[in-house]
Amino acid sequence: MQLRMTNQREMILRELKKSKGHLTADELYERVKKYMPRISLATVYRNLEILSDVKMIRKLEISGRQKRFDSELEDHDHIYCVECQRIDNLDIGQKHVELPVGDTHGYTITGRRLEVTGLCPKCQEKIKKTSTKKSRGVAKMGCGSKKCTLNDKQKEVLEAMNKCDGPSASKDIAAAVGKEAKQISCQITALKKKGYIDSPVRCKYEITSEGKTALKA
Amino acid sequence: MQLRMTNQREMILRELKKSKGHLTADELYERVKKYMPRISLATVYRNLEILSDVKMIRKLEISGRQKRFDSELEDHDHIYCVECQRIDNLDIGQKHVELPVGDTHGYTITGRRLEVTGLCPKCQEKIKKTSTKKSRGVAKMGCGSKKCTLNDKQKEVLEAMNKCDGPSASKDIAAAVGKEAKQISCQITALKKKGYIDSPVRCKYEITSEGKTALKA
DNA sequence: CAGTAAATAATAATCTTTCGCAAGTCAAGA
DNA sequence: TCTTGACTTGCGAAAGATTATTATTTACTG
Ligand SMILES: [Mn+2]
Ligand SMILES: [Mn+2]
Ligand SMILES: [Zn+2]
Ligand SMILES: [Zn+2]
Repeated sequence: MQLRMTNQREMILRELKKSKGHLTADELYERVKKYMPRISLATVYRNLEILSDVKMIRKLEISGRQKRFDSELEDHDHIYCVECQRIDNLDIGQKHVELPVGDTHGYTITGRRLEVTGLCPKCQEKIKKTSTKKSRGVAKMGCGSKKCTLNDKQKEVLEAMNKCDGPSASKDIAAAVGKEAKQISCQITALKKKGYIDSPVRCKYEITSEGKTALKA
Repeated sequence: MQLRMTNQREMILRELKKSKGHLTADELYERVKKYMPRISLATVYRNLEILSDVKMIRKLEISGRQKRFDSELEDHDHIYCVECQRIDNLDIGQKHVELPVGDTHGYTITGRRLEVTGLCPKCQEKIKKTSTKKSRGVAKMGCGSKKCTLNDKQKEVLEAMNKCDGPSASKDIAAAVGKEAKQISCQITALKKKGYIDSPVRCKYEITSEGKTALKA
């Protein structure tokens, strides 16, 4: 099988080299689209796969996140930010870390990969500023959490809470809305998860400033 | 936030420990389902995430494949088979490979991951036996390629070819089907890719035995 | 034992990646 | 020169893995 250097393939390769970074397929797609508006995302994926198979580029696969592609072919490792997904080259003292491998369970070794994780400078700053709420926050790859819309019930509850002053019990909120406490509990959980209400004391809830702005929208 | 030890969570933890392996969420799901038939896959995912957040288990994120979970908490690295996805513990001489990191681009380092890739003993055997066809074959994570169904057009073309004896030109096949040669060319390509037809001579095609059995099904 | 917050089941949604198809290109052979 | 077929592309759809939503249930705390 022989490869052809099509315009699309050439453009993809050029843009990847130009960027000097570690781009995802869709980042590259966005860039290439500026010059070739009709190119398809599948073409970008296809070519990145082919180009890395023939070792014209490198594919970086880090579990639980998007694949990234690297135009630098020399053997090098990477460091990535656990917060913002950014990836940088890692300059290690020696070029190749020697592995004093003991028991390999009978495997024939074909390669090795070293990944270092950390917090990038920007994210360190960010963490300093907002060191208030600490959730179990982890990098998610599924549904993007852009969706913070309120449904009707939630809006109703939030509006009721906005009228209360000071922290109120869920029982009181239920009464204000005119529904059963059990039905309200779900909404409270959802609202808290979205950051629109807060629980300063156990069993008491209060609307947050985020909640107030969300109501206006 | 406090954690509760629910039956589900306990069972998940127990099964993971029992296995001593490196299971994926759905492998674990299958095992737990034997005891709790009504448990949901999302519960398994949720608990594995939580349990690894509180460091009761370890999450293994290995390039380009499903996350796996490990009940062994001690710091250790892994070796995996590029062929069959199997993962084993890697026993390195020293417990911890020291990293002489030079330029870290301002990152605060939080961890490191060393992956060694190889061929497991079983796959070495397998490769020896079947060293015939070599494709660009790479590990895919997307659609499994179990689908080799024929569509109507392909079936029509294949049936026409079955009636011919000996290799025939695509022009003749097109005539037999009663369509334009250009329309047929695609089908021929697809059929050849699936192994249902073969081209013994340039520009001549012939149905294969696989193609004949596919027609009967 | 009651009240509350955390967890569950079921299902839908989301995101990334790949596949199938029909149509286009182009260089080499008839 | 004309054909042919391997290699490509764009499009749409599908698959695979993981997470979100929500009503309901359950485990803790006091
Ligand atoms: Mn790099
Ligand atoms: Mn292990
Ligand atoms: Zn960052
Ligand atoms: Zn193997």
